[in-house]
Amino acid sequence: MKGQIPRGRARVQARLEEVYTTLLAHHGPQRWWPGETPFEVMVGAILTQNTAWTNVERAIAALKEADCLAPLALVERPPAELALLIRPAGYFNVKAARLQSFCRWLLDQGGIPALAALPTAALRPALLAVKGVGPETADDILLYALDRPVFVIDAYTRRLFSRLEAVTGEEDYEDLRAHFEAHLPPDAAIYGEYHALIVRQCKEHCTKRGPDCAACPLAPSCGLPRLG
DNA sequence: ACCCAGGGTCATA
DNA sequence: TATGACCATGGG
Repeated sequence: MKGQIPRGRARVQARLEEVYTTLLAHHGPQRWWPGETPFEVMVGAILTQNTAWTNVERAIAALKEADCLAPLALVERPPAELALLIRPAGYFNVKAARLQSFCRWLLDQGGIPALAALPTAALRPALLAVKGVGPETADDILLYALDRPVFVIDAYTRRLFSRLEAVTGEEDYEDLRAHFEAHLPPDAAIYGEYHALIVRQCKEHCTKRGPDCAACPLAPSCGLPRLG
């Protein structure tokens, strides 16, 4: 056992909570998701797919300006017009179709209040069945719009924890999600803060261009040699 | 000019 | 199951 990385359940739990505590202390509460209503959060989750949030903000502002930030208004707007409105968010033709397929599903379900009555175990597969809603988008919606204790996995999560040598980063999405959820208390408020902190941390330190470890709060416990 | 960004779908082997 | 092409804008 000498030299082995401890992989016991208690050790993993302690490690994940240590990282959370450290990030929270260093960056402060992030108060995600940016958005005034649950529906706006859902729209943002689709628009931010592989896209910088600043571009999403413009698209959402344009939707508001056009009185188009509502399920019915979105499905009734001609796809070409909708694409024009959300143009700054990129992939506008694809995302226009995705917003509309999602809103059709939402209306068919009976709106957000009806979703609130469904258990996560039923809701998640239903979301994943919507064209344009993949695992991360579904989990963004479940966590940040519907307050469900679902841990969101994204490229930042893989990058940070692989750098901490807690995961390889190549794991299947569901395997990673299960891993985090199995070692953290099922608390939506904590999951929401954690994911936001991971994003903040990666933007400031674990960048893709090159890690900036100079003032990284995790540097002392990071598995890799300090860079920068 | 190139790389990156809070992914997902579809075709192909 | 696992790659690759494709979608497209805006900032560094």
